[in-house]
Amino acid sequence: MRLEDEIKQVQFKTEHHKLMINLLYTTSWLQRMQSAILRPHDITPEQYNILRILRGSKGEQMSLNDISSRMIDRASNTSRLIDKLVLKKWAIRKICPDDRRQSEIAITERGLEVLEKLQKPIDDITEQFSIISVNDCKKFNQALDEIRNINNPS
Amino acid sequence: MRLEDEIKQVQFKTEHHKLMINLLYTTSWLQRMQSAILRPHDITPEQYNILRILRGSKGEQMSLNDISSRMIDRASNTSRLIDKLVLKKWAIRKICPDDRRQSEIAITERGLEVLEKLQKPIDDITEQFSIISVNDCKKFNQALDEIRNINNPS
DNA sequence: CAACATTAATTGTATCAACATATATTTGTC
DNA sequence: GACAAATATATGTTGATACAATTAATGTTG
Repeated sequence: MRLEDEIKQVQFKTEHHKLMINLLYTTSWLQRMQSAILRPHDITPEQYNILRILRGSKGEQMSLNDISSRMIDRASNTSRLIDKLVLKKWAIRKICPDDRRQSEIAITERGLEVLEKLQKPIDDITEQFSIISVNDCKKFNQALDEIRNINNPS
Repeated sequence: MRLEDEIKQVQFKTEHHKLMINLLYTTSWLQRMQSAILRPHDITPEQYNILRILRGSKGEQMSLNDISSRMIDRASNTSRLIDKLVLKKWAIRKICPDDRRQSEIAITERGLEVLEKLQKPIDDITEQFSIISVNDCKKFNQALDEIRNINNPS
């Protein structure tokens, strides 16, 4: 459905304005899709994101800082998110011997299994994007990268 | 900065996958921008969104349901958001005489003033989108509308 | 018209997040 | 090496959010 119909807006001032609202709206929709898939598995989108980051490190230990800097939503409380993962035995955390301020966090076998199980349904969401041509995709990606560039807030 | 650098991802599986992550990431960034502008005025993005919806109704009373269906983030607790607006005297709520289950909500003079004051800084954010050509904007909007179409979750 | 279903909005509760602050450790400098 | 600055993480607190359950009013139907 057109955004205009979804939020019952007669029309937008400009295409640019519509695009901004469309980003907010579509992403909110996307997050709901994700949440709905993840919820039965007792994992939130951000926890899932962290698990993928941990898997991406290929066995390398990661500090909390390493993880934060890779997260999609800028993380204000990564610490407590990791707590949750550790509690569910999907990750382990130990103090780094070289620098005892840091912690070393790694994904567990069970964590990997959870990711494995979720791969397919999550990939299905990405599938929805395949209606866009690769060329347009590139264009959009570049546009988004540029928009964020202009002036980054604190 | 390229998304790859921002979240320190070496590369994405596909452009489509990158686009999905880019939407989530850029929108999160956009929301932070908005929040930062609105916070000093003691208003949250969703409250702002509701005020604009109320203004958009041009004096027509709106029910809580009317408002919900126009919101960007699907609203689970519009009721309490309206509470906040009423408390700040930016909106008034009264019971609809025709159907006493409904309430009639309208923006106040003071609410309009707040919107007026925020117009400029919020427009400045939209400005950032003007680096995209109108044509690409249209294409982009259409793509987003289509993505949401495929299958809407509950 | 009584009983049940539906609709509109509100409230309870538990979880989550943001922001500021605190704690612990390490680094740099005189 | 003592002391201040910087760094890494954790925690306290307050406010927001989701989901479910509730209340109140209206519709429907036998």
